[in-house]
Amino acid sequence: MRVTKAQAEQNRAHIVTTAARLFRERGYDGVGVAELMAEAGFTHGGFYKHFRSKADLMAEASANGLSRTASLTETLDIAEFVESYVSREHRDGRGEGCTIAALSGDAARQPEDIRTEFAAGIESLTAALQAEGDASPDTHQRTARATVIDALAHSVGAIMLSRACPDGSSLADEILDVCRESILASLTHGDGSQSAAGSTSPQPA
Amino acid sequence: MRVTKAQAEQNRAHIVTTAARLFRERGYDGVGVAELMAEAGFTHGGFYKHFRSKADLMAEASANGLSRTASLTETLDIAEFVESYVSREHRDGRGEGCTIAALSGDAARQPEDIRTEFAAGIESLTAALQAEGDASPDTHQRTARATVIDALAHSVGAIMLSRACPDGSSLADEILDVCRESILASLTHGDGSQSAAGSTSPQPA
DNA sequence: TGTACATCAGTGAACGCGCGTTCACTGATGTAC
DNA sequence: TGTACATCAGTGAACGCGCGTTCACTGATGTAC
Repeated sequence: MRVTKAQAEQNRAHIVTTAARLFRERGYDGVGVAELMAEAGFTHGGFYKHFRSKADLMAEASANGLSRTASLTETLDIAEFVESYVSREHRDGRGEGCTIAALSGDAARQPEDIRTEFAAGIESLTAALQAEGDASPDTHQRTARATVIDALAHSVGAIMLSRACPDGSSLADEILDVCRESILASLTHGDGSQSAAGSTSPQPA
Repeated sequence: MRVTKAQAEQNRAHIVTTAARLFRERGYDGVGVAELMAEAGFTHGGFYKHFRSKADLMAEASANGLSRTASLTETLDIAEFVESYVSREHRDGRGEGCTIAALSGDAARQPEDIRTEFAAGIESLTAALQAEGDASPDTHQRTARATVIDALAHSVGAIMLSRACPDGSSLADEILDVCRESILASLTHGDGSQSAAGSTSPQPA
C-alpha cells in the first residue's frame, strides 16, 4: 500500500497535529501510540516509518503546538490576548487552546529537548505580543518585554489554577475573573494602578 | 508479621507523605505502587491493606500535600510568601515545594475528587495568606481576597513557566525575576503603580 | 513512452515489560475466657 | 494474670492488561533503462 511522497508527508503532518491536540487534552502519558494513530486514521505499526520513537513525536508535537499558539496570537495586541486567554472558553477547551497552559506542568518533567521547545515557544509568543500593538512601550518601570512575560505568566497561572478546580465550581470562575481584571489593569496603566469604571469584563459577584 | 495498631497508623501516614513527595517530583503517572511502597520501606503487596486503589491514595496524598503547603504558609505575610515562592530554590525543589505548582497541570485531568481537594487547598492557602499580615486590606480596587488569589495565580504561573524551560536557561531565571518584582510591586502599592520615584506614570493615550 | 524492478508507507500480529491489583501465606498483636 | 484463638499488617509470587516497539508482509509508487 505505498502512498505518494506528497501524501506521506501530508499524513505525517496530520499525525503531528493530531498528537499535539491529544497531548494537550490528556498529557504526554495519557495518549498511547496505537490510540494516537487510530485517531489520525492509521494503524499503529506505521508510526515508526515516520518517527523514531514516541519521545521524538512528543518533541515535534510540542514544537508544532507552541508555534501554532504563537501564530494565532500574531494579530492580537496584548490586551486582546489576555481577554481571550483568561476566559472560560479557553479554560474549557484544552485541546484547541494554548500548549503552554496545557502541557507546561508535564514539560517540566520531560527531557531537555522538550523544555528547549517550550523556551523557544515562550520566546515566540513573547515576540508576537511585543510586535503587535504600538502599545506597551517601555515605561520607566520595566521594558515591554518584561511586561509581556509578566502578563503571560500571570495568564498561564490563572488558567492552570482554574482548570485544577472542579468543573463549574465558583472558585474556578473567580480565579479567572480576578486575574483577567488585574492583568488588564496592569497593562492599561504603567504597571497597574487604579481601574477605569468602564472595564469590559464581568466582575465576580 | 502483624504490627501494632499505632505502628500501622504511622506506617500508613508515612506512605501518604512519601507518595505526596514522589507525586510532586514525578507526577501521578510517574510513580508506580511498587516503587512508592519500596521508597516508603515496604513491599508492594501491603498497599491494599491501607488503600482501596492507587486513585484513592492520589486523592489522599494530594490533600496531604496541599494542607502541608497551607501550614507552612501560616506564619508568612503575602510579600514574604511571594519572595520565597517565586524563587530559584522553590523552582528547583519540586519535591519539597508547593503541591499546587507541582501538580495542578496533572490535577486538571484527574477525576473530580482530586480537583475538589485542589480547590480546598487553594482556599486554605488563600485564607492563610489573608489571615496573616494586617496588610493587604481592602483597597478601593479590590478585596483582600482578590489580591491574594491574584498574587497566588501569578506566582504559580511564574514557577510553572520557569520549570518548563531548560535547567539553567536565562529565560527560566528571567521569568522568575520579572514576575517576583511585578507581584511584589502590585502588593506594595494599591494594585501596583509606580515605584519609589513617586511620580505617576504618564498614560499612553 | 513502455517495461521491470526496487523502494517504502502502511498493515496487523507479536514481542517483552511494567503497571495496578489479587491472593495464599506468615506470625506478632489483640482479645476472649 | 495466663492461655487459646482470631485478627490483620506485611510478604512476595502471580494475574491480566496495555504500553512502546519490532517484524514479515503487501502492493502502489518511484526509478532505471
